[in-house]
Amino acid sequence: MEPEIIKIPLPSLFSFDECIWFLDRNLDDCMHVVAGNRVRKLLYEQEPLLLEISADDTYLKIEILSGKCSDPGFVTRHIEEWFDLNRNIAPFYKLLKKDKALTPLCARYKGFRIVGIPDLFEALCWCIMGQQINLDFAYRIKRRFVERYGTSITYEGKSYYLFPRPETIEVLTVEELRLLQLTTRKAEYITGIAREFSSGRLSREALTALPTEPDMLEQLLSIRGIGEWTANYTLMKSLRAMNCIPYGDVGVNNALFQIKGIHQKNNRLLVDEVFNNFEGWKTYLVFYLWRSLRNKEE
DNA sequence: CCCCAGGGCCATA
DNA sequence: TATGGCCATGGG
Repeated sequence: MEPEIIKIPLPSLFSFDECIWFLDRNLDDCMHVVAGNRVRKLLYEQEPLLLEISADDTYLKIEILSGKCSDPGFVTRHIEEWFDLNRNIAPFYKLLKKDKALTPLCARYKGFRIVGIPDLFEALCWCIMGQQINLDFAYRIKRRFVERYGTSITYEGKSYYLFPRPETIEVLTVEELRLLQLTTRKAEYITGIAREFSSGRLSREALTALPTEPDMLEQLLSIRGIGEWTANYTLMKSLRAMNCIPYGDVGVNNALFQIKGIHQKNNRLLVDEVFNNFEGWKTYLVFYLWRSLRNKEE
């Protein structure tokens, strides 16, 4: 008899409320549904599994609402990966506390961890979709894309989606994708990336086999449509590279201006001056800076 | 009407 | 290597 509920003990310095905050943010993300302090997400194992995730003081609780789970370990590993549970972030807090201006982030966002995008293809497509447009619009395009080309199940009258597979996307024409209000360029980028996957030239395995983060960055940058921002963002969210800085990012620049008074745009030296003290945790600093931008809403 | 938004490509010098 | 035009749409 397969267990219907999986429990994962919570690590210290982990806040499920921060996960929920991140997943909910008033943005219409089609890849999960948040209701109160629970989140539902469709995961593909041997068949689509609808998960409902909640937490108490000691455990993360994963309930399988729909689908037959043949390997609970697969689900556990996926959730650990999604919420970055297998990481001791205490050293990061130690570094934050060495910087007076950044110290308040420790208490303000205690236990905030980077919610990942384990699917590499999804991460890359999402970056392309979001390039240079406002987030609301980007999420609208993603929803159209996923609802049109992704597999879904219905549970209690509501639909839940898996992100489309490269094999589905590579055969699409630019005109079809233009209907979703992707630009011609972005449509080309996305089908091109889909072809990289289905041809086997690009995969999570191939990328993680490379020895260093700069090697992975270089590999991604060689693909049309993937620039510095997209490559770094993807390495952070999907492969959990720990020393990425998406130079030129508007949010990072704004946060560094608010917190440290750095106002020069595209000034790598001043940005590096802050980040050089965060060796091994640069990626986390980026997400804490982004997190700080949303403070006004609360 | 203008500027910007979680960019990137391409041409030009 | 640096800079500017371009893409396309929505919101302030």
